[in-house]
Amino acid sequence: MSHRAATKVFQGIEEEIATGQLKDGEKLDEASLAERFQVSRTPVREALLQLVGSGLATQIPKRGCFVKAPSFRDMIEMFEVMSELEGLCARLAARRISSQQIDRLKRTNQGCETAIASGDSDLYYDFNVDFHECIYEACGNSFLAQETRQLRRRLQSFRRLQLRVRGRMPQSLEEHHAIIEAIEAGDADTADEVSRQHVMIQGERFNDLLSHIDQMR
Amino acid sequence: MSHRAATKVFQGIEEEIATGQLKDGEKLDEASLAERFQVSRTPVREALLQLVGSGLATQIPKRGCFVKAPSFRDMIEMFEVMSELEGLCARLAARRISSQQIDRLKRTNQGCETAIASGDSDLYYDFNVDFHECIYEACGNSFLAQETRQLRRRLQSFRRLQLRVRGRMPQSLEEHHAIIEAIEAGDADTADEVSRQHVMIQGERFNDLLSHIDQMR
DNA sequence: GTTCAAATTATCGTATACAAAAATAAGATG
DNA sequence: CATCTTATTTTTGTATACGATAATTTGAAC
Repeated sequence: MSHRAATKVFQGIEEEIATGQLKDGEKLDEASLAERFQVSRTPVREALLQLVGSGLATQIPKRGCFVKAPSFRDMIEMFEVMSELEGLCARLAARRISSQQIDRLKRTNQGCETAIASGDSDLYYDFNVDFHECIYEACGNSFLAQETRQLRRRLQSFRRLQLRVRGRMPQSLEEHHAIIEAIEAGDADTADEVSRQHVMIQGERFNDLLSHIDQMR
Repeated sequence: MSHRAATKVFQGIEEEIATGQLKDGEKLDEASLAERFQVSRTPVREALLQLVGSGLATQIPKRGCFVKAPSFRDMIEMFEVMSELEGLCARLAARRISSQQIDRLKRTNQGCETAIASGDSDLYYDFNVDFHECIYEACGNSFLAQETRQLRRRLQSFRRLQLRVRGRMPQSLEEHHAIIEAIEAGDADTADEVSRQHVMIQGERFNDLLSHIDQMR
């Protein structure tokens, strides 16, 4: 983690958008942000540029920056793409994974199991990230891996809530097993299909998700 | 197009990376870039941040920015993802396209035909972009559309060369017809498959492409 | 001659200053 | 009283200045 002022501002604003403190359409005033984060306008501007780059804000020339919090529709759209990317990762991993990578994948998923056993959803969350990271690395396409990681990160704060939904963790784990099985068997089609579902089931549970978001707003 | 100094620097560097003037690993020195583009370091730094954001440069803290020109492997990876996204666009478009959008798609492709008839590859290129833009808009997922557009833009300078490869334009047009047919018939699977091929055939012709790139370097 | 340490230099990251453009307010005219 | 014009103010975009940290060079000791 960087100690740069710019990254702190970026992550700070990102967090506030995710939690709903900063609402959609709200103006991101450079001066007041600089005041709030106790830095000058320079790092604030850098942070805003990065926000625009990652799609969390829009910039109108000579008018300023505005929060672009993802709408319900936006999130459905992102999940639709996410499931496709995740599916592609699994498909490619089924063809390209090494035996060491399979071992690591299994070990990571055992971490998920122990996390569930201890009822620690934060721990499960971390192992779950690792699990998918294993697949990204095994897909043999670092560009795809990076894109998928990025999108996952963008849906991250919402997914974290998602995993806490009752009964989701064991189900998620079952899906993991199916994914591992398909990848190990080199069954690309099944790996793709199951991974797609794994993401989309979360997408279909949007009502649960929305209630959480509404609470935050 | 913006008149900002920062965007001019960004596009300038982007172009120089695409053409190979700026080689992989080369240092992007803020001072000399500012000198070269006749601006101060501030807009140069903004441009570098955007370059890093779009993956064309890497930044090592307190060490500076370095060109990250896509390698042969990188481009294969990007094509692999591109074909998937393009396929998904077509798949969704087959389910969601409106009759007006179909008409526009056909008209645009007629533009492609006349461009070929007149042997104008630049004109064909523009109509080809429009053709795919029609599909992006018809897919009903603006996030997916944006991501696909972005990746297409990144492969753009290479694709432009690609289309000039002998015999590629008529073949590309044939594929367009197949795509239109599948989308109009609402045949999502075929639309997906054909679109995937449409991109991948270009990817498979990498030897032709590479010779062009080598000439530039 | 080699190696390690201190001083120097260069460059990055941030702060501040300034200029240009747009939004807002004020005033004049009908 | 409404509206258009003009002045003020705010804010963006760029330039410059400064401090901190890493790279480089110089010099001394072995």
